[in-house]
Amino acid sequence: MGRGKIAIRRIDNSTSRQVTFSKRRNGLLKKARELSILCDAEVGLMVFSSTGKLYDYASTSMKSVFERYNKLKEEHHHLMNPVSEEKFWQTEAASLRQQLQYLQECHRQLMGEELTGLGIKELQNLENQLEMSLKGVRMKKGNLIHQDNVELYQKMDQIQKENAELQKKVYGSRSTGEENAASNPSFMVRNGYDLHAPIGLQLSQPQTQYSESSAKVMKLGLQLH
Amino acid sequence: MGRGKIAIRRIDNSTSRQVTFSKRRNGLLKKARELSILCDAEVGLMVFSSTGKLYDYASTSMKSVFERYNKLKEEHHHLMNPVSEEKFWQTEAASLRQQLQYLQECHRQLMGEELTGLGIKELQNLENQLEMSLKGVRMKKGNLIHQDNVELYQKMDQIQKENAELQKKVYGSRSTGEENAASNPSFMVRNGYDLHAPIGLQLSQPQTQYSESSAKVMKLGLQLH
DNA sequence: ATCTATTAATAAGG
DNA sequence: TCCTTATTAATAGAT
Repeated sequence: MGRGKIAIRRIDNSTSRQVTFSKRRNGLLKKARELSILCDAEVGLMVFSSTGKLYDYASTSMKSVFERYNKLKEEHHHLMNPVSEEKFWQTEAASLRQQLQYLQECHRQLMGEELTGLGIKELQNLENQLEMSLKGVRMKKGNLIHQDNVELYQKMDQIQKENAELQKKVYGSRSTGEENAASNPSFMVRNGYDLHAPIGLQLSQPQTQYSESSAKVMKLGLQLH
Repeated sequence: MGRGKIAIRRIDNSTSRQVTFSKRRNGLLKKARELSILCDAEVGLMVFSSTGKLYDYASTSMKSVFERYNKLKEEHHHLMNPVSEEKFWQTEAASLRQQLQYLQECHRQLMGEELTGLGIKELQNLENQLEMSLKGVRMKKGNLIHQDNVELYQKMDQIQKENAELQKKVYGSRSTGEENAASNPSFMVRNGYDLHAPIGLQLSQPQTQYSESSAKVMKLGLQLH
């Protein structure tokens, strides 16, 4: 229900994820409100953004919804009891720590470290994944560089035009047409690069001379105590 | 959004109220689910029909949503309470959650996803790192395969020897020395492969035919909430 | 439940 | 965040 259809999975682009969150959150809250009014239902809705901000709606009060929910689920002792609060956070922390450890192991493997313990099949999978990643990264880099080039050439075009006009103004009729080229050799740069022709990018090929020499640059700055 | 527009107020007719409840409830649950997936949000939804039946959805668990909600809503309350233990675990969990998010982002990048937002320099670093990783993985794989081969040959040697002795026992002096080779063609395999010579591994070259076809094999089984 | 005309939501792009 | 618009999704009313 928009300019295009989207698949229901995590939106990669953080900006559009945020925008979509904002829109859909409002839609959801509205529909929750409407349902409770139209159909005489008691509704409670809590939404936490990925940044931790809370958005909620309750047709009566969240407390009332909680209690009704707990009564049905017969878990209210465990949920609201302040004594078990600490326990909850302990297990929460433990769970998070476990996830972290697992992710760290994956991360190390993707960084080419800690390969001991992997079998040949796992190594092959890892290799395949790394190749895929590399392909994606190179594609992206190629697009970026090309985009940069296009913009640079456009800017150069513009500056060149401005300069030409200025030359006209400054030198007026006594310009011979040679001064321009002589005083601005950089204008000679464009040798056959056509801005508007389709460009066959070759950038998704391996560039060994780069990778060999600066392989240790990336650190990703991980500091997980 | 139907054959006609309806005002948002309690539907008088009990039958259509019920029907509408059923339709809109499903819609609401679906949208809650979609929001949590699309936008990486933690969502909890509880709906009680007018007859008291419960319908609920929680992206993580209702318990987790409850706890998080209560934490945010009762922050002031906690400032007054001497519950430093609980507070400790809360901040611990928050810190862990933050680290997890950061690591997840790194992980996605290493998997070649979520590349939007990276500059050329960052992409170059990522590419270099991936190439390093790849090199390490291929080296390791090569070593493993070689090691396997060595062990296989050793085992084969041993079996061959055993077999020879058995042959001697079974056939005694009437052995002609030809039966062995005839009944065990696998013993002919060793054609010039020297166990102790250094081996020039060719395994660090790209193997495109693999990566193209089985690139989605590696999942690493990440299931972070 | 199923159908479908209509309205509502929302994706993409300022 | 808010606006606009093209498109898809939800659903009201009927069967």
